[in-house]
Amino acid sequence: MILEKLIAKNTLLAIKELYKKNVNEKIVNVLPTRKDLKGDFTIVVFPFLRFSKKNAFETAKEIGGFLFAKMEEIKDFEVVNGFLNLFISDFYWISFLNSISKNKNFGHKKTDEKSKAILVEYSSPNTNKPLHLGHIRNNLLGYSISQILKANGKNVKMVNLVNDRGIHICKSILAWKKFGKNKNPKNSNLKGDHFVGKYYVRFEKEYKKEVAEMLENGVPEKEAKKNAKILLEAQEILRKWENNDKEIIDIWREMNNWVYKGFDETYKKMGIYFDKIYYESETYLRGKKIVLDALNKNIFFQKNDNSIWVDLKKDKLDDKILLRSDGTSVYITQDIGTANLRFEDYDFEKMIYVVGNEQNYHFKVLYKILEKLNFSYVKNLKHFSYGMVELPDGKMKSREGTVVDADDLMKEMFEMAKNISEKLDKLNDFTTEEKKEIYEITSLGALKYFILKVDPKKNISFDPKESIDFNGNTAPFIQYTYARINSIFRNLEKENFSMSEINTNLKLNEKEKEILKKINNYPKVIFEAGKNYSPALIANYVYDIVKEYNQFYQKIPILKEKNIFLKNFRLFLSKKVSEIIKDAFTLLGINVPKAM
RNA sequence: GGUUCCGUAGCUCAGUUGGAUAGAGCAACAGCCUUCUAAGCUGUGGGUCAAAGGUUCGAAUCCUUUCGGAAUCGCCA
Repeated sequence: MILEKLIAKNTLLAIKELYKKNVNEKIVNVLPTRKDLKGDFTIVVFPFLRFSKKNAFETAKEIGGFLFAKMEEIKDFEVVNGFLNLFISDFYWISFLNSISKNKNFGHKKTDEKSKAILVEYSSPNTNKPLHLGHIRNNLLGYSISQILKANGKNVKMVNLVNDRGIHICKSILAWKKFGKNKNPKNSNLKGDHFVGKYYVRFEKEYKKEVAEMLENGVPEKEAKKNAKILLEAQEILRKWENNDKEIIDIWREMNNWVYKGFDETYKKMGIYFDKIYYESETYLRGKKIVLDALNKNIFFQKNDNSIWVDLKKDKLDDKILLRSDGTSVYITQDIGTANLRFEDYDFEKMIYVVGNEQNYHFKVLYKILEKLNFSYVKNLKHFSYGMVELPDGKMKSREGTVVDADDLMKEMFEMAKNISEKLDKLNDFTTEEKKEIYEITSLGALKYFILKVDPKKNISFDPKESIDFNGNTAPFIQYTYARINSIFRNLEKENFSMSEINTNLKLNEKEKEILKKINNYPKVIFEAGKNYSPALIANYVYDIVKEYNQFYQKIPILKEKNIFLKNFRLFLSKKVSEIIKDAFTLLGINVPKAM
């Protein structure tokens, strides 16, 4: 049992025996003791005073005495300002390390493959433009939260929903037809997604130009925006697409394939993948059918122009369009179909949508609609909503071209890592290939950690002029510690020293104890990260333990320790720390280098 | 205007279900490499936790109001 739980349980017992009261375990609060005070765990006794009918000092003393007598793990206690501080024996800590030293999955729960699936939908790119920093956050959060849920024993399936149809795609198609015929990624020497994105931006430019011209000729703004010729043409393409027009479908297929090739490259570089990929083009008809059926049952209503709507006024939301007046689908149409299809495919226990907070309203509406349609799985849908990535002058917008491109950013990070490493000049024993791999690991790690260490629901501000750090609370700092520990074990191989079971009669110093306390916390952190959908908790935890370890490393000899029992213990301690670094980073989707 | 989220050091962020004197990194300054990797370690300075009320033995944390910022309320996705 986890030590804090054991202490809490015995505290309840103390209250029962001393004050003859059965109380809820919630009022027992076992906290880590403040760092500037002596002790390992603190029990707050104020809530017990109404049972003990004594002052805080007396109560704490009595409970402390009870715990001390009852638990061999507790070697002493002290009462300060009404707080009961407990001292844990070195024997317990060493035994604890012994007990987990061979456990490679320390902190993880076993996954029950037979349990119902938890679906995590993430990435969900549009196929009309390349990925930017905002998508990076989505990809990292989605991947990481999936790993964290797996570590919590969940049967996770990662799915992607590719937004491969819709008016936005038609805009790229149109612009390419108008301005890019007989050009392709190959002869333009561009990555497929970048190539297609170029035409999307081109469309927006032309559209703006047309609107401006119309405004000059006295057309009201609203009308100009609605009736610009190029927009009408794009809408015509959408109708053709939904009517299976061969020419359009062929172009669409070709352009999407260019984009997929580009995305695959980016995904691969980022180290993420999916168990299954859904395409909107394969689910929107299902959504359309559901909408039309529901219209027949009067769950939805039709306006005079033939557009179909759902009335959400009773739910304090605005009416929402489900099919356009020309019969084509909107975004939410396919979302209805996709949810339905997925439930058929997986009979999931839960489905988590990793989607930015700009779509909070969309999901509220979606849930209401699915509720009206009587789909029982609605209550198992969860929108994991995360904050935006902001640039100094505001939000990133693909349309305006104000984005930090994912591929560019990863490349820049790589160059920086390379520069730093070459200056330090420590990798002379490694081949060019190995060095490249290390630069990849540290640069990608820095980027991923930079994003993941922030609480998901908060916005991130990113200034492209200020580069992402490689010192301090960063992945390279943590990876460096991993590499250092690795180096210790490489040096150990040259010695004639074999590690054996840890002697439990050692006297530990404060740093060693602090590290053990942190290790003791790891399972709880994994649990909390899963419960709160927060990779940030893992990131900040691993930073804490690494900081603690570095202080230890700086002050206390390991290989140079003369006492072989201490040396043996410190090696085990170091090994465990390196295992936790690696494991925690795996949960974040970050690799660790063998050296750096 | 309605709804949701956010506001902690100059900057970027931590701060567990309310616990003791609010913590890191960056930036600034001062130190530590004949000793296991200095992408490290040590120290100094830096705060009205947006503001005001309330609940509580105890509030950065919970409640109310106000101020500031963001998102959203599309026949975009």
